[in-house]
Amino acid sequence: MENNPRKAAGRPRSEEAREAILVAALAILVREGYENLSIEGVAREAGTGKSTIYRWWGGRGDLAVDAFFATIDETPDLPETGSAEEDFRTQINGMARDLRGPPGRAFAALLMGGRESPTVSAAVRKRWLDPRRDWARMRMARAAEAGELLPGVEPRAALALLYSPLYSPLLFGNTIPPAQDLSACFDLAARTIFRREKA
Amino acid sequence: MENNPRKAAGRPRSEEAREAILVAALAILVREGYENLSIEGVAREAGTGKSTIYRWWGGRGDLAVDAFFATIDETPDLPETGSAEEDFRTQINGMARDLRGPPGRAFAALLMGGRESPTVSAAVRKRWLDPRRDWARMRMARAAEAGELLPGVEPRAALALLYSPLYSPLLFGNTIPPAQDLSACFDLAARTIFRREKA
DNA sequence: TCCATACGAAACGGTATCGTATCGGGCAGG
DNA sequence: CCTGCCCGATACGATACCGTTTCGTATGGA
Repeated sequence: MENNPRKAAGRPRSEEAREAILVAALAILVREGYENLSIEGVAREAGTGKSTIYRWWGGRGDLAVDAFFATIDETPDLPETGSAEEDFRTQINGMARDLRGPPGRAFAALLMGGRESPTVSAAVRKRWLDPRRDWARMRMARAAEAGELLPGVEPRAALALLYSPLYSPLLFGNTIPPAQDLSACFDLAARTIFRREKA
Repeated sequence: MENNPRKAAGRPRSEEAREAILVAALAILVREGYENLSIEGVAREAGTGKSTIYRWWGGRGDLAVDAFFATIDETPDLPETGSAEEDFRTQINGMARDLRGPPGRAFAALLMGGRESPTVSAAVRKRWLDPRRDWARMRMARAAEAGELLPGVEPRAALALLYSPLYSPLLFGNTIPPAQDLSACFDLAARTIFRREKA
């Protein structure tokens, strides 16, 4: 339904305008938060008309979601080595890399937006949370089967413990923790979750 | 400066109005988020005039902060038994109890508000985060001195690991995890942080 | 009883954004 | 060259709040 070539007649859509709009929306999202993201503001900053935005997007929710995911690799690397611990470490580090700095603030702004727009909330869930969470659950289940977990470790709790330190700083306006802090947390958590080969 | 008795002359402030305003503000905060908290809306729902709100509060930031903390014990119990692990467990469970359900959504809404109002952000930091974090750091430092920590545990990382699972669900619109899930996380984390006496 | 003050209600002008409509001009496919 | 769609610009009425002010009433201490 997108990019339908048979509909070609008349002036084609301006790629320049599309990009300018997404860039401006992302900048405002980072700079001023979801609350202050308005169609008029984006049009102003992008140097386009409002009509162009309304023609292609449904509203600021749509726009915010598109602007954020335009900067994100939608099919994240879900690694698959022999070691569950290594897989989780590289995946979490990858997420941290994606979200560190401005993208993290855009992400936080988007989550705030999700609090007033079910559409935004659903989009974030579907395009960010679900794929990563599904992978994590599956990977953790296979680790359990393979006997990679220490005895008495509940997969749910283990996942919460691994991922929470990554997300929680966003709540308080901070950005994603520096790699070294995150590593220290991960190591600490991993030590109580994964069985390790003797050195 | 507050509740100054020498200033008494004329009609006293209506306690009813004050409470109705705080209740309405909290309800709107929980129900519709910080974005949709407006002075006019609060006045409407509380059945008061706008002037009464503007007379006693500076704006919606002030009001939101007051409304939230009116439901919260400002001097939380910072326990002090012999065991650091037990102290952290009871403190975290206490925070979870305070924030579970509607108060948690109000808290999340307030954090969102902090993203656009430095005043709100500062108030949350000062009245919530700082006292608890200061206590936690001190308690952790003493635990380290007392040899209660396992070797190689960095206090910073340990604190992040203990507290993050409590906060992070708020980001995705959920509420504080149920006590049992939280307990599982805590136990898992504690196992890699605290030295335990042999059973 | 007096009077300072708080109360709710209402109205004020001002600002910001909404979503729609209209306009003249531009740009390709057919 | 022409037709259809896109472009930016601008204007529109509508809506929601803002923060202030005014008004008549209520209240309780001195």
